[in-house]
Amino acid sequence: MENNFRNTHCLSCSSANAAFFGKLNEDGLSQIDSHKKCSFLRKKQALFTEGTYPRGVFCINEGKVKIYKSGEEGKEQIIQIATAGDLVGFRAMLAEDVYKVSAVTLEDCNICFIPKEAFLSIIDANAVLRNGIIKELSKELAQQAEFITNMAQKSVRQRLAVILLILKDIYQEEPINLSREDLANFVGTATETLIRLLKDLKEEGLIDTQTRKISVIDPKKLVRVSQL
Amino acid sequence: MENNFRNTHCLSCSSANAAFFGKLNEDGLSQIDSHKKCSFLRKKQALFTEGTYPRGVFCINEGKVKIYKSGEEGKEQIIQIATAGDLVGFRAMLAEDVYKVSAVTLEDCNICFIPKEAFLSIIDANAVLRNGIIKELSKELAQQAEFITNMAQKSVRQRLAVILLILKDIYQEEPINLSREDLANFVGTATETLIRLLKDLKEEGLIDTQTRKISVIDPKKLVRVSQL
DNA sequence: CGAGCGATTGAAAAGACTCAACCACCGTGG
DNA sequence: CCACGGTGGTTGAGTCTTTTCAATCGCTCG
Repeated sequence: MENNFRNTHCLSCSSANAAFFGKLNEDGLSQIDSHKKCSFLRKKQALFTEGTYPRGVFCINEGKVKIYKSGEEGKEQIIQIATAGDLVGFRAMLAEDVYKVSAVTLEDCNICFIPKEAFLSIIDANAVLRNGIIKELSKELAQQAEFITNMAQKSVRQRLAVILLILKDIYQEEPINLSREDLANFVGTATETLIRLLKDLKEEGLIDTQTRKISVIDPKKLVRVSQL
Repeated sequence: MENNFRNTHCLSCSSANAAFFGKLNEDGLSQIDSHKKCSFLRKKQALFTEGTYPRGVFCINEGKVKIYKSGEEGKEQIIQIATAGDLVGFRAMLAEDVYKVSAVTLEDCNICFIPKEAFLSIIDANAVLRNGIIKELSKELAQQAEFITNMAQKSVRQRLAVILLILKDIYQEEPINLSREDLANFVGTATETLIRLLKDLKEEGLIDTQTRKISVIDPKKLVRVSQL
C-alpha cells in the first residue's frame, strides 16, 4: 500500500462523477481530499482480506478490483468487479465488523484510501453523502438478490451469459480481460466447463475470444441465452 | 391489510427487542407507536409485490413472511424468511426505488405498518435508529454474499443442509413448516430432487419429517453435510 | 365423500464435474 | 537468440448429479 503514491485531487478526479462522491459539493469533496491518501497498486495486490478489521475505505481512481469470498477448499466466489469511481470496503466498516470478503486488484490500479475516522465523521456530518451511502447499500442489496436468483435457478450456460453481460457493462468498449479461472469463479463453475461453454458461444457467433480476452459481439442474443 | 387490526404498543411489544427498534429509547419507540398501524394478515397474503412503489415499512409482530424474487417462468427464489421482530421492506424505500422482491405471509401474522414519511423523518432525526438501519443493511449484504457463495459452489444436497440450518434458527424449537415447493424454491432446485434428498437425510437420521413438518435432529452432522 | 392440490416415486436424459493429458504462450537465464 | 520451465488454457472420456416427465398416492377442505 505504501509504495509509489501520486495524489490526485477529488475535485478534478475524473472518476468522481461515477461514484456517490459526485453528489457532494466542493466542500464535501475537499474534506475528503484532505484526508485521503492515493497509491499505486500492481496487479494481484490485496486491498483487504476476509477476516481482518477495516481501517478505512478505498476509492478506485483507475483499474479494476475483484471482490470475492473464499468458500470451503479455497475456491473463490467472485461477488463483484469494482471499477473506476467505485467505493470499496465500506460494508464491514459500517457494520463495525470484520471484512466478510476480500479485495484484490485485477490490473495495475490507482486507488485512494480514506481512513475510517475521517470517513465516518464526514458521513455523520454530511446528510447528502450519508444518504448516498444508504442508497448504495440498498442498491447493492437488490442487485445481490437478483444475483442469488440467477445463481440458484439458471443453468451454467445461462449464468455465463448473465456474467458476460455484466462484465460487458463494466469493461465498456474494452474486451473483457479476466483469467478463465476468475471467470469460472464468477459464474460458479469448473474452469473446464467454462471453457467449453465459451467455445460454444464463440461458435454460435455471440462472442469472440483472443486468447484471454473476450469481446461480446451480439449482446441481444446473449440476453436471450441468459433467459432460456 | 385493513381487516381486523389489533394495536399492540411498541413499548410493550415482545418482538421489539429482537429488532433494531430495541435500540431505541422510550421516546423513539413512542414516536413510532403513534404513527404505526397494526393489522392481522392471513396465511398467503401479500405485504408487497415486486415492481410496486413502497409506502412504508412493515414490522413483524407475530408470524413468518417469505421474501422472494420471481425469476423467469414464474419460478420463485426465496431470499429470506422474516420472523417476529424483523423489519421488512425498507430496502426499496431507502433506495427510493420500486420493490425488487415480493413479500407474502407463510402463516397468520400480526404485522405493523409504519408509513414512509413517518419512518423517514424518524430516521433522519434519530441517529441511533439510522445507524441501526445502516448496520442492518450492511449485515444483510454480507449474509447475501455468503448465500451467493453457497448457491454458486455447493451441490444441491449441501445447499439443502445449509438452508435447513438457517431454518432451524428461524423456527427455533418449532419444527420447520414450509411446503416442499417453498423449500425447493429456497434451496434452488426442483421439488422432486428436494424430496429425494430429504428422504436421504431422514434415512441417515439427520432430520425427521412428519408430512409437511421437518425437525432437525442432528445439527452437527448437518453442518458436516453442508460443507462436504 | 369426492375433488384437487401437494407429496412421492420411477425411469430416462441432460447437464456438469473430475481427472488426466496435452498444448501454447511468456519470461528467464544461459 | 534460443532452450527451458511454468503457468494458464484446452480437450477427451467417464461418472455422478440433477432435471424432466409421467404416473401414483394421500391428505385436506368443502
